[in-house]
Amino acid sequence: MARRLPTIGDVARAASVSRQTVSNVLNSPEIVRAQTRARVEAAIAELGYRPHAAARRLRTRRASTIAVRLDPFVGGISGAVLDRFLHALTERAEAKGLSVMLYTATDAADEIRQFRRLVDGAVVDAFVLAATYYGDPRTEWLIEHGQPFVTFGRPWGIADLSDPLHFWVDVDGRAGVRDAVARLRETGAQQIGFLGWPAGSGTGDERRAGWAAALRESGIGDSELVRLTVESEDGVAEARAATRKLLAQASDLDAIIAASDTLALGVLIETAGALPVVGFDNTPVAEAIGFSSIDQRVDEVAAAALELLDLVGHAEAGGPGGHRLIAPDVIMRAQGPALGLVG
Amino acid sequence: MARRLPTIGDVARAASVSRQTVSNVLNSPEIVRAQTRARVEAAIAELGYRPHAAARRLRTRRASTIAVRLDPFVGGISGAVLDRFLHALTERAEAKGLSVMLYTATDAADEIRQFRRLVDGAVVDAFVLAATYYGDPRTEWLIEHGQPFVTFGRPWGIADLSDPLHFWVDVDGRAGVRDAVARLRETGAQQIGFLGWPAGSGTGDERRAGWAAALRESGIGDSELVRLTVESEDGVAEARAATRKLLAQASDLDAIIAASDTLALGVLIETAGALPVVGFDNTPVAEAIGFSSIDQRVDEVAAAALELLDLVGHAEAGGPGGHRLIAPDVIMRAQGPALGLVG
DNA sequence: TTGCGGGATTTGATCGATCTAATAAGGTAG
DNA sequence: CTACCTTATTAGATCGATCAAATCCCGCAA
Repeated sequence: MARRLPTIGDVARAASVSRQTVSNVLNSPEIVRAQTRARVEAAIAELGYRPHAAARRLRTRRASTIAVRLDPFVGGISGAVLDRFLHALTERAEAKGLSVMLYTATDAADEIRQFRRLVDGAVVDAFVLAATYYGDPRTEWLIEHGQPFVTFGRPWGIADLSDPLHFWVDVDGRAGVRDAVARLRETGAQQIGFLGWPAGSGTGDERRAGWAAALRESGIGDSELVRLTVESEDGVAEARAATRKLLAQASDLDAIIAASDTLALGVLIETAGALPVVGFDNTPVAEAIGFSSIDQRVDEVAAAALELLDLVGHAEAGGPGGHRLIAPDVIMRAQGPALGLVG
Repeated sequence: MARRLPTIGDVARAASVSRQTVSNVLNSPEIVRAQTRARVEAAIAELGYRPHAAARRLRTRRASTIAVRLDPFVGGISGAVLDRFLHALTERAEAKGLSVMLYTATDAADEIRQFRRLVDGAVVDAFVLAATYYGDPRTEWLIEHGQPFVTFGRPWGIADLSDPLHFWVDVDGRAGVRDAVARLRETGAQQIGFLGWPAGSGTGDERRAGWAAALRESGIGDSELVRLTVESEDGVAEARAATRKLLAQASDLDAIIAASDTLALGVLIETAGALPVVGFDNTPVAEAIGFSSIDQRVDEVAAAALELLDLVGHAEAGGPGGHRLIAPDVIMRAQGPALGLVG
């Protein structure tokens, strides 16, 4: 049955102290005499007392809740990344006494409408946005209204990545791909190609830059770089076509790095698994089929995002903008004969 | 800046009425005289007033929030289903003025600990569980403590599926697979095999039963059914091995239905795309690669779950237990030469 | 003994809404 | 014209916590 929950008053009575002392035991234990504290804690345990969240929120004017948008078009194979991020975020938030609340939106304007609903209703007191773009009205609105937020993804297009008003966490795709090149070379590969997204997406450009940098370091010239890469939209069919093109212009490839697992899957199918492939995002598909991929380490991203949220309130006064760049993990998988596609 | 939010008192003053009248306009508009109501509504709009969620929750003792567990092992390709369900649920909940809050747990005992935290703190007032099993301690705890909940998935193993205390929604896998057989036959297929999970999982058994029923209806005998089906754990490699076995004992197959997209992918790879395959869950992988699959219609599931939650409170008094069985959608895709795997 | 400092604890007000009960206004029947 | 009912509105209490300020208690110096 939905029994009456014990209140702080019940605990106070049971421990023969005032309500405020019970409150202190919960919120600033160090100012309560050890003996008193023990008695109160015993009473709390015995009654199974837990503070009423709404009452606390009302009084402290803090919701201790962060809002995360659940994307409608999680579509594509890489949707799983956001999923894992969300799980990590929820887990870390729980440990900090925070709750994670979801909302959805159809577009930026609708999302701002949701901001208003959540902010005006004092439902949440911070936001985590999963992707932002140049002149994003959402971040502008949040900044203008003094709402704390962190983005997963750099504020692409903003001149100053250290803008003190913009807190972000991102994965260092450049470093990840560079590492992947190194790992492939350890396995004996010499000519390593890159299948990327059309230029213009910040994320994709970074990944390609990592590959290019690694190759340049070993003395490969610019014209050669052009020969070893092609672009493709993020679809399996498109990736297969692009792979054909790439192999036509560079038949000497030993391995291919792709900007996403979707593209990697296309390569894998087109080459019938004959060429080692490294994808990006380490999605369940990469795991299921068994090809290498670069893992975003969403757990670290989530932890960093929450740390930054702690800062938002305090560091506001012109301090250095907070941001973190997380190095991803290259997961190498033996894609050899065991799981090679059938001829 | 974080300006002071207007309160119900501010609105009352602006409209020259009492706080209670403003409250009535919001909660039972019909009892307020039209003229007064208009004046209050104008004041609300002008001030941009929105009720403070925590204050309302404190007073009404309703959190208007439902908790959903975010699974750690969303792993596997089919994780996307829960993801889509969650999105649909959030969207529908918003429309009803409800919020969706996430929590995580490592096992059933830990999950019950979370129940306690969320219930005792009056953080949420209903739960949605994604999967239950026989003698599930979680549902027992929730029932015992009078907490409203709905499960996505039948209470497998419970004798009485109409148990008035257990509200559930599920997808009719049996009907879905039966439909898939019909659709495959429309395309000319005659011998249709089934690659299922090992017997014992309620969901998997239902799916196989749908296939078996469809075949029996067209006069196929039991021994023939045995020849046309094999079992496999839910992995691509396992599915490939099982496919080899299936083809060995039934070389005359025209098409294969699999209990999941993961299994379907295994079939597809092993047969190099030569055989039409129908998976289950219509995951992004099925869409990306382009093979047929059975869609769970999570949007309908989410809508039904919320409807049932409305009932939980009222129908409690020995009425008929609420549940809904949603018919899935067979999504046929031309997997033909265009996307067939390369030989 | 008195006064004072400071840690420990208590008291009363408050956050912003809704609930309950009381009041005011308007209409009808006796 | 009064009594009585209905509808519309208001006043005050309340939900369960924390904040701000007051009080208590103890030891120690004057």
